[in-house]
Amino acid sequence: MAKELEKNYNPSEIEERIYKNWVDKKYFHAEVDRSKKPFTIVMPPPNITGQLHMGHALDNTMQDILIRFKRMQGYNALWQPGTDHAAIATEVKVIESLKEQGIDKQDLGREGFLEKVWDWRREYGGRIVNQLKKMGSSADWDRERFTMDEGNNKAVTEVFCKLYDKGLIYKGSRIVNWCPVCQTTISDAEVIHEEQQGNFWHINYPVVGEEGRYVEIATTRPETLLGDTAVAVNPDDERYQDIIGKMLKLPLTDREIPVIADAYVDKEFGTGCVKITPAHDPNDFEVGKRHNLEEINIMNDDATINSIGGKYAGMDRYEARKAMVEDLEAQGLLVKVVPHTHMVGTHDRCKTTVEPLVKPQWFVAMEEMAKPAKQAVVDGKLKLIPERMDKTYYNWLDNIRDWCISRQLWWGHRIPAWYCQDCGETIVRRETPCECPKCNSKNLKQDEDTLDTWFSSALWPFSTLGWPKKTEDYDYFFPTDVLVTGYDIIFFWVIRMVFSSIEQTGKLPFHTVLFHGLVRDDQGRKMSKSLGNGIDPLEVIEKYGADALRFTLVTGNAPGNDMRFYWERVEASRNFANKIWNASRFIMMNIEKADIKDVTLDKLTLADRWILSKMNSLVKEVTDNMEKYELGIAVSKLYDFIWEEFCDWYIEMVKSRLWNDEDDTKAAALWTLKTVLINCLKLLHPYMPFVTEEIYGSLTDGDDSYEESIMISKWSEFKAEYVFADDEAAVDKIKEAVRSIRNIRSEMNVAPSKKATVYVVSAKKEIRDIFEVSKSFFAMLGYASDVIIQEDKSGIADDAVSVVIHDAALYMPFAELVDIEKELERLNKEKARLEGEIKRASGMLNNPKFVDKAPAAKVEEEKAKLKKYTETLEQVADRIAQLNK
RNA sequence: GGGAUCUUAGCUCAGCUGGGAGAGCAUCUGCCUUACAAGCAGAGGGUCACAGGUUCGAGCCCUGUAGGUCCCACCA
Repeated sequence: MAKELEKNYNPSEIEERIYKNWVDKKYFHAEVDRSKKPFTIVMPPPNITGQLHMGHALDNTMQDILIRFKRMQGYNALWQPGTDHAAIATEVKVIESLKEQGIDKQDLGREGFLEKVWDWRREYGGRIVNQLKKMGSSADWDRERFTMDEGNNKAVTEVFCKLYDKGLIYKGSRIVNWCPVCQTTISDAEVIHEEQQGNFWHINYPVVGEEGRYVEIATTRPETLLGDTAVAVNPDDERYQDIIGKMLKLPLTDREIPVIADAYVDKEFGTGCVKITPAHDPNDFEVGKRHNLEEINIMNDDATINSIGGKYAGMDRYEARKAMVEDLEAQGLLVKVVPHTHMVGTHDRCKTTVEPLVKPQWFVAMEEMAKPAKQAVVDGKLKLIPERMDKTYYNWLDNIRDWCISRQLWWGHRIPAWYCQDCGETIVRRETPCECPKCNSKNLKQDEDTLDTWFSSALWPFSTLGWPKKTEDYDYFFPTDVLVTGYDIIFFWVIRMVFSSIEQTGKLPFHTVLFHGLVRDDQGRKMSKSLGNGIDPLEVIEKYGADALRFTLVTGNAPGNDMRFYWERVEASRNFANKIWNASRFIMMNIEKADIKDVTLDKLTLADRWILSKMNSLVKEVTDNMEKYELGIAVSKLYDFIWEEFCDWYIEMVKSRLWNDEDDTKAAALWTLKTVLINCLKLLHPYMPFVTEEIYGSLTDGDDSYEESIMISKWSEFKAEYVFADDEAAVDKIKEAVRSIRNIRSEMNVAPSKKATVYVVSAKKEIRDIFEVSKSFFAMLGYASDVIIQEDKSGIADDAVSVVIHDAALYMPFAELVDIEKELERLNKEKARLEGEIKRASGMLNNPKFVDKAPAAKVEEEKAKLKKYTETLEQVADRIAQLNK
């Protein structure tokens, strides 16, 4: 006995109960099972500082759809979840909260501070996970991991040591991106280039020993002058041949610097003379290396000028700039100031202008590892969806630079390197060394730095499965299958996982990457805290339900494309959930009254076979689309089928049978309703898990032949015995007739309550037969009081309203309503339309090139159309002649 | 500077390998028809940015133009 459902679908009452049941029943949990094929997705670990936003919502919905789909298909589906320690974000967050309590990070010391961070993590780190659960995410929470748990720490140390031993990790003094606010280095990927309004300051550097002669340089950063160790010109620049090798007096200092020649300088740009500041500019650094120039660091870590700066020491970099420009002007060395917009590197987290500095840091050598990572995509072993991401991927790898992985933070994986305080030896070890292997000194000190967050994330697909241990999980679930993520972290994360996995495991971490875009606001702007235009997914869930949110996020958008978020769209999604809810309610209300156990396919009527056959094609199409990751296409097909074919047509078709207890096809109708509904629920379940589960539960309550939950039920499959092509065509004919009647009644403003006798006239017996067996529902849908089917139009009043469809004409005696003029006008319009079609089709068929070159099926198709239009036109012409009499 | 991408109905977007232009929302007209007014039935609305080309056939492929968006990049 099925349970009663409420009139409107109310998600909030249902979602929590259902989710809890899934968790209690351990449906999300996957264990190694060699009898089944695994299907694995690793969840991009959200930051522990994070709050659920639309990006997470989209990302997780797509993953959940895939994992539920595969699970139902019989795979041993594992969705591996976890969180990321988010080094900078978390450290900054905790520092701020400590500040509010009047506590300073430095005062706590490293150990004390880390304790506070762990406290914070224990308190807030699970928040995002709970929010993900509200989405309906079927991740295996029993396996939840953290990038800084014991296993991941082991993996990080292992990888660091292996790469170091291979020479792929090295420590070097190189120019790095320094964030003066966060007080740490950051990688190139973390630098965002932003257009800023600035100036070109043209400054004269006096030539030593040649009174009155100057070299004019142009710079966007005059304060770096303090670190200049040369001025460079192009070796082929005729203007400056004679001063190459001469010395210049560096303004505002008492230093002298040489003029050097380097091909890096562009003769055409600016004055053709470039000041070289090796310690504060990446290009100058390279030039400096080539010419053995001294690197003079002029800044402290907070971007104030250091003691080198003399009177400017202690000033902030911009303060110093202002002061120095004034001084240069006073000395008459400032030639001019030209406004100039240029790209400035900023830190992606705090937006501070990055300062290039020379610092001893740890790097990963990228050149070797980039090659196989690129090759994987070239060879098609790693598939990126959409395909256009390939170029972005190649471009990054082709121009890759070494990855700066050390961070001057405390929260993170501490670098497993120790320095001998006596002999200076560097020791990189998996375990803390007891003594220096070189001098046996016990006076060792560990490197203070930690690793870039992305260093551990790069190992996520295999570290979460037990690597470097050869665990059963790793052996069975790895490599994973699909990675779902936003295109915005292709460099940060995707590529790094790929090369790390190849290097460490010899395998690709996954075979497919499915990219999605950004969720924007209704005006196409990025959702951001500062704009305050973000929509909280939790609020959407509360108001419309998780299913509506999920449906909204995956409908009507293609992989990798950004989308706009509208409340109206959520509402439409909610309406769809309600539509299914009510269709189910209707079926359940009726199904209680009959026993459908004995229904077999031979008992079905034309309409039943029609919808069953349509559903069967839908199963195939939806499955195919989902296999190809075309989630949006699959779900829109489901939407159309459920709403239009099933609800608007089929349910309406069977009502007359359900309401007539004498009808011996009633059971067949109920069987079909239930069969189609259950199959639709299954296909829809990955998208709308809650409403489908709730209905499935009610519908199959007490029936042991069904699984106890839709999420562990078997995915619908295409069945050859459900194919009824002729019946599909037959019902389509009836639909065409119904639509014509409705159309004409609407045009003539005939009230729905005013029923009419409908005469169906067709010379073809098979057409008459179709209408004969469809009489009951055809009458209902076509507002007919009676349906009379006959071979010719004898006995039908001449002034009846008529409509012509292919192979049949329909007449309705609405004598008092018929306006012959209008009727003729309408028929002539139809005639013109048909003539146009005939012209088009015959035009194609008369074109020998078309007949010759187009595929045979296409030609046949056009021939059939031409025949149909010609026949219909004859009927229309007859009718016109009749009215003109 | 390099690359990607977009331009389709009033709005937001689909349109899979080229074979008679679609959806949702909005608009208009009828309906409280016993699952659903969060609904039903019907209607209007598009030279698929522009210009060429390939093809029997182009929204889809190629070239160019215009405008928008994004990514990458060390021109001081």
